[in-house]
Amino acid sequence: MTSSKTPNKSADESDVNAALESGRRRATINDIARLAGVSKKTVSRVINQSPFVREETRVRIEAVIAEWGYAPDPQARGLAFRRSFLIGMIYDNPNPQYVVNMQLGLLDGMRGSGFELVVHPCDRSSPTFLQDVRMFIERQKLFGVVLPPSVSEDERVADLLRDIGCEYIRIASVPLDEEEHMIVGHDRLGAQAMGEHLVSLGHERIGFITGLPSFRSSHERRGGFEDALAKAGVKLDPDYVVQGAYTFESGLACGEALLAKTPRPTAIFAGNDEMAAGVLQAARRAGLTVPEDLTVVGFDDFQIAQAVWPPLTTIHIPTREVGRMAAEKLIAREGYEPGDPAKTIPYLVTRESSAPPKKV
Amino acid sequence: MTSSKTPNKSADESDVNAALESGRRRATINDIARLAGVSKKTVSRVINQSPFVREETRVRIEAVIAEWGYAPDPQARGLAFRRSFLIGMIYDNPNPQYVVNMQLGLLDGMRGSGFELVVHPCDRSSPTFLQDVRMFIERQKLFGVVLPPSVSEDERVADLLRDIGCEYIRIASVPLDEEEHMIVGHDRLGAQAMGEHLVSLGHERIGFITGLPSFRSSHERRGGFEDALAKAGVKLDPDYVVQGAYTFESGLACGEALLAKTPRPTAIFAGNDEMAAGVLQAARRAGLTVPEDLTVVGFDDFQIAQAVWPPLTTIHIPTREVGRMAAEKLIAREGYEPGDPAKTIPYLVTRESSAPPKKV
DNA sequence: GAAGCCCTTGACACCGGTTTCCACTCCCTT
DNA sequence: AAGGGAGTGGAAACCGGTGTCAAGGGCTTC
Repeated sequence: MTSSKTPNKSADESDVNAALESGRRRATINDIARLAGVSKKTVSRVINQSPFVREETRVRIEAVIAEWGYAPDPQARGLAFRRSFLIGMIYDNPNPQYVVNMQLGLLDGMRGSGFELVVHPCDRSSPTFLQDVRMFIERQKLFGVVLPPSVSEDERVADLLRDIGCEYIRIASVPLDEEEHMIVGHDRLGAQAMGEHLVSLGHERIGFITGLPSFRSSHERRGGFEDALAKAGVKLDPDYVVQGAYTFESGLACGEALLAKTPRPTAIFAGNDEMAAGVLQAARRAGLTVPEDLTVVGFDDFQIAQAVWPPLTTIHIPTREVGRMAAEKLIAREGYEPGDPAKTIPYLVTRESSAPPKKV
Repeated sequence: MTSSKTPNKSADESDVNAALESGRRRATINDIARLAGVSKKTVSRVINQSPFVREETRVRIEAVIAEWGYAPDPQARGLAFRRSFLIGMIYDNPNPQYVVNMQLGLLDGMRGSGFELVVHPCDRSSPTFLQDVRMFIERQKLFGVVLPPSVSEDERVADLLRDIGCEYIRIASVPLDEEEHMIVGHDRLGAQAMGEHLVSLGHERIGFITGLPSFRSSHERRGGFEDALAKAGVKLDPDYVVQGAYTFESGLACGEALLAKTPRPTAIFAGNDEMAAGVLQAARRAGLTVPEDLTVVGFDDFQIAQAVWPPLTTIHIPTREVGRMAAEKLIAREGYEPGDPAKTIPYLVTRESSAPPKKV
């Protein structure tokens, strides 16, 4: 009798209310249906914004929902939908600040949507990598996944996702997929801006430290830089381009290598801030003052760019904004408009580490 | 007919197999039961390691499970258990490296357990903070949550969790709760080690920059430091203790304040690495060389400690290890042993920023 | 005035597990 | 041989939602 399924507005309603109020049981769709005097299916329709509910009924049910603070159980809903309300972030980017900013951005985009973020760092070189990713997605029946670099650049992953029919957004420096699966970061434009900046300061003999070749951004950054120089009629001497690894240590080593060259470059553009910090240290060891003797610039505008001396001129990447747009795109929120692509474009931040070259 | 529930080893088995193999349908508990010729309840018993299954039956079922790569659906299981297989990390720690290391540690401890990590940054000063946390936990029916500082220090949160009966682990520098809910970080011991280090180098006039008073660790670090000095017969002059905010900028400001004092301190112990980096910059502006003119040390051993010049002597906190232990404790994994508390104790890392004071 | 259609609504099965309850073996007593 | 208790397995209900399909009411249409 207690679990009578027919709407019974008088009988055990007080009974149920008591159970709800006193016991700390949360309201279920059945409670709402009973309290509103409709079937659970109708409540379900309201929850899912079905248009086939009379306005009057909808208002009444919504009132009951609001009154009892009802929220549908994501597990039950997911079970019936054959899909969870979880978004996965699969990443192997080693930079904590990038990772955290991206997480914050994704959460920004998911706020109030009922989705939650499940983080999944990974190792692309592991032999079980693809299998792990597949298990992660299939077991949890993820609604979708976001792939920041460099996982985003792995076609095996994209193929897998298409294969198992999981929604995904790739965040990369260049388009790699159809538009609905991409957020493009335009590292190239950022590097161009930096090239223009250095040229405008009057530098002509510029050293460049590339990032890991396994990261697409490395090539984009170098390419954009070369573009800008070429446009200004300055040539990037291949001899002044060295291979870094996006780490502080590699920046130090590459910086030392570049500073050992004759003639010495008047400026060094490192592929990211950490390497630029390494170059600063190399400059210091070499007895050079930045920016008087040497201009050093980075890319990313992470915290380290402001924590070193002198603070680095760098390219700011709006990671959090990118993340927000990625999440919104993925869950295609109501009222979602494609978002302003301009907001994802990196831009120059001028600080104290760059200056015109010394007059000779 | 297709969904006959009686074990029917011959009839439509091939039928079902086909559906499983050809269609990309994953195996369910019903499939396993049919294939093994038992009821789903028995399979359930095997999954949940019930002792009331004959060895022979268990082996047979496990073979079928392995053969088909069956894994129970966390959503369905969660629905029946009234509890999800999600662990929440609720945090407001502003340091990306701490956050990422903690996440990695938690994931280490959860690996292979079937649990997943859901991240939930928060703002403790928000008026809806507690309500948000409650909604997050109740809606997702979280299995448990991990609370790093400073959320871990908020008694309102702990009360809430006890109230709604959610498992939790607090990670804090001092015990705040019963043992089963705590992982203690012993910041005090770390600060003591640093105090001993500075004293052993011969410093006696030492400046100290505290962290935010709202962080328990700030007081622990200061307390541990004072303990060590006291034990060595050195007094910490309150005039040489200034209030920082755990940020680079505050370190810069506090460093300048300390360096303006007469007589100048011969060493400055900053409550974390970022502030120490700020002090380095203040020293540089004051024309001082580190460590010759001034010893500067930090706490945390984050990346920045190695990226500045000179690299910072600091206290390493095994955050990832702490996270791993927290997760293991939370899910009380099979074969879980309390873990070696010694592994969570911070220790001194000596780099180039500390040296004996200049002979006067 | 009956047929046809649209709009609303509800009954019922189902998603993939667990729990409750009961029946049926064994096996050992008496 | 009857009686019991532990060990083992199954049927059915349940967790809290959604999909399918059919039915009721009001309206138009011929």
